[in-house]
Amino acid sequence: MQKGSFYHFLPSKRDLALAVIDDMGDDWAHGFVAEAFDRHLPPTERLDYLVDAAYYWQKAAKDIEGRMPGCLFGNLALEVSTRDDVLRAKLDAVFEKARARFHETLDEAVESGELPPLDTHATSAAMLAYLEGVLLLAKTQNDPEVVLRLLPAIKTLRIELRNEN
Amino acid sequence: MQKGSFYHFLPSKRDLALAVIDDMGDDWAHGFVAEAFDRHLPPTERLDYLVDAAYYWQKAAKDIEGRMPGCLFGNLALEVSTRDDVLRAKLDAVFEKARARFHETLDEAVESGELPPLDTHATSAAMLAYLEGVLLLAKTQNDPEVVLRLLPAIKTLRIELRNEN
DNA sequence: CGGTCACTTGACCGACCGGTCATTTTAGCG
DNA sequence: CGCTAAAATGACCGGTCGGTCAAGTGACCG
Repeated sequence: MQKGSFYHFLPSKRDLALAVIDDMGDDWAHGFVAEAFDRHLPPTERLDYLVDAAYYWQKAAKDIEGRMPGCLFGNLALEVSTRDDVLRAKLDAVFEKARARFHETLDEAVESGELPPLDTHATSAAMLAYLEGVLLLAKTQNDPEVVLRLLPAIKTLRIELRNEN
Repeated sequence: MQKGSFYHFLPSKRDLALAVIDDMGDDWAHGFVAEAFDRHLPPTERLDYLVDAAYYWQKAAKDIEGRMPGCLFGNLALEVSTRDDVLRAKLDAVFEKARARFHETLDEAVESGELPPLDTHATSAAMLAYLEGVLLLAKTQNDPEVVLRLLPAIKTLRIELRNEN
C-alpha cells in the first residue's frame, strides 16, 4: 500500500496501532482464546486445548515466516507501554478480556468440584502471565517446542484464597 | 554524552546492545537473581526472596522514573529477537544462566526431600517464564503490586518427570 | 455522457537517526 | 614546561520515517 492511501484512512501510524489492538484484541480474546475455551469441554480440557492452539499457531507462523512471532500483544506491550499510556491502557484491556476467559473457566471448574476453592481471579491472571512468559521464552529461543514443553504446567498454577476476616 | 564520544568507544549502536547484554546479563543472572538465590537459605525461601527482590526493584524504579521498567532482557527479547539473531542468541544465553539458578535451587530442594521428585530442568524454565510473564503483565498495568500478588505462585509451578522407558 | 466523490499515487518536506571525522580539549608524564 | 595520546566535540552526511498534498484514476449515478 502506498503511504498516501494509508493516510486517507488513518490519521497517523499510532492510530493504526490503536485500530489493530481494537480489531485483533477481540479476535484474540474471543477468537484464539475463546476457541480454546470451548464451553462444551470440561474446564481442564480447555487448558489442554489452549496449549495446543498456542503451539500450532506459533509453529505455523514460524514455518511460514521463519521466525516465531510470539504474542502480538505481549510484543507491543513491552515495546510501547512505557512510552504511550493510551496504548498501554488499551493493551491492558485486551489482557483483561483474555484473563476473563481463564477466570470463567476456573470458576466453572471450582463450582463443579473439579478444582478445590481458590482465588480464581488471581489465578486466572497468573495463568495469563504464564502464557505470555512461555511465549516470550519460546520466541527468544525461536523454538515453538518450548511451548509444548512448558505451557501444560499452566494447570499447576494456583493462588489460594486469602482468608477473609 | 556526545555522539562523537560514543563512537570513540563503540563501533555501533548495536554493539552497545551487545555490550549491555554482556555486562548486565551477568549482573542479573548472578546479581539480582543470585542475590535472591542465597545458598544459605532453604530452597523455597529463596523463591520468596526473589519475589520480594523483584517487587522492590520494580517499585523503586517506578518511584524514580514514574513507570515500571519491567525486565530489561524481556523487553529487549520481544523487541529485537525477531530481527537480530545474534542479539537473540545472547539474550537466550542470559535467560539460560538465570534458569540455571532456579535449576540448582530445585535440585537442592528435591534432594533434601523438600519437594517430591520432578522435572527440575523443565520446571526451572517454567519458573523463569512465569517471572517474565508476571513482569510483562505488571508493566502493562504499570503497577508493581501485580508482582506481589501473582509472583508467589511461582512456587506452585511443577512439571512432572516424563517416565523414562 | 458528464459530474462527483471515494480512493490512489508519488513527489515532497522537515525531523531525526546512525555514523563519520577533523578539530579541540584534557590528562599523564618526563 | 612541552609532548603525546586518549577522549570530547559538534558540524556534517546520507538515509529513513512520519506525514502532507496536489494531481490523477476510476466507479457509480443521474
